This record gives sequence, C-alpha cells and structure tokens, in this order.
Amino acid sequence: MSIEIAQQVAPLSSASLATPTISMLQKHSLTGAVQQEIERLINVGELGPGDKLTEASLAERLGVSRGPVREAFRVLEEVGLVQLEKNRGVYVRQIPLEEALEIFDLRAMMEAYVGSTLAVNASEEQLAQLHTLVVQMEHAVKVEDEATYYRLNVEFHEAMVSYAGNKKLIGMYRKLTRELSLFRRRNFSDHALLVTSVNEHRDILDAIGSRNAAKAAEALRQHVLMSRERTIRNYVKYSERKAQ
Amino acid sequence: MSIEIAQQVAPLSSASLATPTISMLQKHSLTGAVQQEIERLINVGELGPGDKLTEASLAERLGVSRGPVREAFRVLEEVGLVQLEKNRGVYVRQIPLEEALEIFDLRAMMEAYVGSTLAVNASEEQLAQLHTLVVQMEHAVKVEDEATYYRLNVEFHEAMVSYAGNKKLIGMYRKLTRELSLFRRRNFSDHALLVTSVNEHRDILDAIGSRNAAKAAEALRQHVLMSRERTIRNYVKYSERKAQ
DNA sequence: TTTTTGTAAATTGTTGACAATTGACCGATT
DNA sequence: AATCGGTCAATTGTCAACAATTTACAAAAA
Repeated sequence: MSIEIAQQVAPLSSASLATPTISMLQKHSLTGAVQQEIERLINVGELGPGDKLTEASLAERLGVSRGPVREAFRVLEEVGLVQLEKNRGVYVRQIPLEEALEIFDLRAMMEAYVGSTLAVNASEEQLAQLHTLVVQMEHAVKVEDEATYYRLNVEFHEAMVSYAGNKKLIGMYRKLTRELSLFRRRNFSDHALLVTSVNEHRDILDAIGSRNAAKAAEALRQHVLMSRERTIRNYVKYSERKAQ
Repeated sequence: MSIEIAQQVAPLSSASLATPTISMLQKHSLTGAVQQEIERLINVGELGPGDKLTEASLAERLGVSRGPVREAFRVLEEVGLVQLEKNRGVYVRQIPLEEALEIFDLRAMMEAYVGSTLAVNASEEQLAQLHTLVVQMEHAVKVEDEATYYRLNVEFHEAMVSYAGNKKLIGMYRKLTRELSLFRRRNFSDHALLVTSVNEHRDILDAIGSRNAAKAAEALRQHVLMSRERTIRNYVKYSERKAQ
C-alpha cells in the first residue's frame, strides 16, 4: 500500500515533474513526459548513441508503467532519436557519417532559403536582434568562452530560421539538428576555428542587412558547408586516433 | 476459447494481413500494421480530415487490442496525419490553407535544390527515365486521362527527389506530400491546366538535360509555386461555393 | 425560455498480468 | 577442443481490467 503511494508520488525527474502541478498533469500526458525525459537524458549525455533502453528499467525509474514508455519509444523512433529492433529492444541511434553529411547538405539548402527570405523580409528589429547575438559571439571568442559561443551559435541560427516565418521549416530544422546532436563530437577545439566561424556570422548578417538575397543565400550555404567540412576533418582525426 | 482463437486469426484487413505469413509477422509489429492500415484508410478516403478515430472501434475492427492502436496513434501524430487531444480523442488532421501554403513553399525550396543537383549529377539513365514519364504524361493529357496524369505527376517528382540521392531529403519530401494529401481537393479539373502543367514538366526536363543548374532550379521552383497558386485559386473557389 | 446542476454512458489513460521471443549458459556428443 | 542442443532468465509483445475524464442528457431552478 504505502509503497504504491510512494511510487505514485515519486518524481518523474527531479527537475521536470517534481511537484506535478495541476496544469502540468492536464497538458502533458505521461507519454509526453517520458518522451521529454528521455530526450533530456540524451541531451545531457547520460544516454549516448548505442545505449540500450529497457522498458522495465525506465518505467521503474520514472515511476510509471511500461505502456507510456512504449508509446514514447515509438514516437522517439519517428523523431529519429532511437532505433527499435523488434523483440530485441530500443537503442539510442547511432548517426553514421554519411547521414550526418546528408543533414549538413539539407541544412545548407534550408539556411540558404532562410537567407534569401530574410534578405527580403527581415524587419529592422530582427536584424538588430541578430546583430546583438553576433556581438555577443565576438565577445565570447575574445574571452575564449567556447561553451557560450556554442550556445550563441545555435541561438543565432535558430533565430534566423524562425524569422523566416515558416512553422514547418522550423520543425524540420529542429528535427535535423536534434539528430545531428547524436553525431556531433566536440568541435571548435581550435581558437582559429572560432575566429573563422564568427567572421562568417558577421558576413551573413551583413549580407542580409544589404538586402541582397543571392548574397545572403550564398553566405549561409557556404557557412554550413564549411561546418560540414570541419565535421569531416574532425571525424577522420577522431577515427585515426581510435585506430592507433 | 474458440472465440479467442477466432479473434487471433481474424485478419487485420482483408488486403494487408489476410494470411499472415511468418516473415510478415516477424518484421511488422502489430503497431506498424495498424499504422499502415490507418494510413491506407486515409489515402483511400475512407477516413477524411476531421474524422474521429476511437481506440476501441479501431481495435475491434482490426482484431487487436487497444495497446498497439494507441502506439500507432502516437506515431501518426508525429507523422502529422492525426491530431491527439488529451482525454478527448484523436482526429484526422485538418490542414489549414496557411499550412498548405507553407508546405508548397518548402516543396519549392526542396525541388529547386533537387533541380540544381540533378543538373549536375543526374545520369543519362535517370534522364531517360524522366523522359519516359513526361512522354507518358503527354499521352495522358492527349486522351484526357486525369487520374493517370495525377499518378504520373507524383511519380515524376518522387523520381527526381530520389535521384538527388539524399535519403533524408526523400523522407522529408514524402512527409510533406503525405500531409498535403490531407488538404488537396481535386485539382486539374480543367483541361487547359493539364496542358500547362505538362509543358512545365517538359521545361524542367530540358533544363536538367541542358546541365544548367540555375535554370533547372528556377524551372522547378516556378513549377511548384504555380501549383501553389492553382491551389489557392481552387480553395477560394471552393470557399465561395460553400458560402453561397 | 434559459441556465444550471447532477447523473450516467462513453471514451481515454494507465496499469499489471500473461504469452512469445531472444540470448546466454552449460552439458553432451563428435 | 569445438559444435550442437536444450534449458532458463531476461525482455519485449499483447491483452484485458480498472481508474479518470469528458460529454451528453435530463431535471430543476431562475
């Protein structure tokens, strides 16, 4: 008896569902909460590519039954974060290099589209907002705060994509970057790379600000493709070290 | 007893799982089968936008329990075909005009990308294959076989997208067109529109064949955007008729 | 007539139990 | 020693029962 109650009250995660507010329970189904929690575990790095997820363990850990966990698994497979193998279990997906490169190509396509759109449609406020971000990035480079730079970089690109005003585009973009996060190893280890990167962002902002669609598109395409090349180099370097 | 057995053997759908082969049962989970069946019902038109899906009815109809049905629902929501409302049920999604237009814009972006890629990378065999499709389309227009034209049109675009060689792009494209199928009402009612459309396809093929990336991209972008405009006109016409 | 309130049926959310499958361990046989 | 076969634990797949919520409907009150 008391055990059951304790289980019910047991938090889904110290952060997300510690004291389940009424509104939270009304909005978020258990399935959704489980899904979010698994995504968090992946983002935080507690779950890495290839790790196995067992229904029972997760259900117990989160204080729910296996049903919602299974439902969350199915959603997460469609999202592309886990891989289901019938009768064998679910695993955090491993993104092979080829797929990561495909994602970069699609990002290049999408961001080029965003660039040409913003060159025409961006408001002055939006440009100012992007400008602020670039300034912050330049500062982060100066003080060599890599983590902050990484965060600002993500924020800059997300802001641009959302300024383009196409909701489905935002969804697609987020899905791609989420998958890419399963691949990406720490980049930007080199200070020179940070300088290059921040300069590219400045160029992008200038191109959009000049209201030149073709130029903005090209600046963004090149920026993403440069990032793609960096990723390849980083990958082979990592592979070589591993092969030693 | 006998009832239970009968339920087990009961076909999921006369077409899809009448005699469950061993290989079928090993590959396709019930969840997957249910999902596929619901998608089929939507494609065939037996289920239309706004229709409600009740777990129990569907489960009984397909001869399974509610568990797999629920899992399929969650996947289908992520796919974008149904809409879940907590404690209220799931409904076949209604795509508002604005969203359909967003999809067209994204298709324009994607197909432009495909065009410029194919202009550079398409093999002669692939061009020949596309040529065959265009010829068939021209014939379909001549004999005014609208249904065949529609099918060939879809096939033509799908072929191009897959020839671009980016698997994730294909997935994204399919997802968008599937959602769009929830919106699209019968187009192409007019013969003149068919002629225009088929001419655009011929132009696209020529542009790719001439290995001119910019031209091919522009031809495809325009083609999709024209289709977008037709959809808008069709929509307002339908709305007016409805308002009468 | 309109609004409100209470009750019952229908439907969804969740759970625990049972069936089926997989993979590992281990002894027997060649 | 290596391989084959069988048993057993762990895990997934499926199901049916129970709990909670919504919605429709009808009776009562304003």
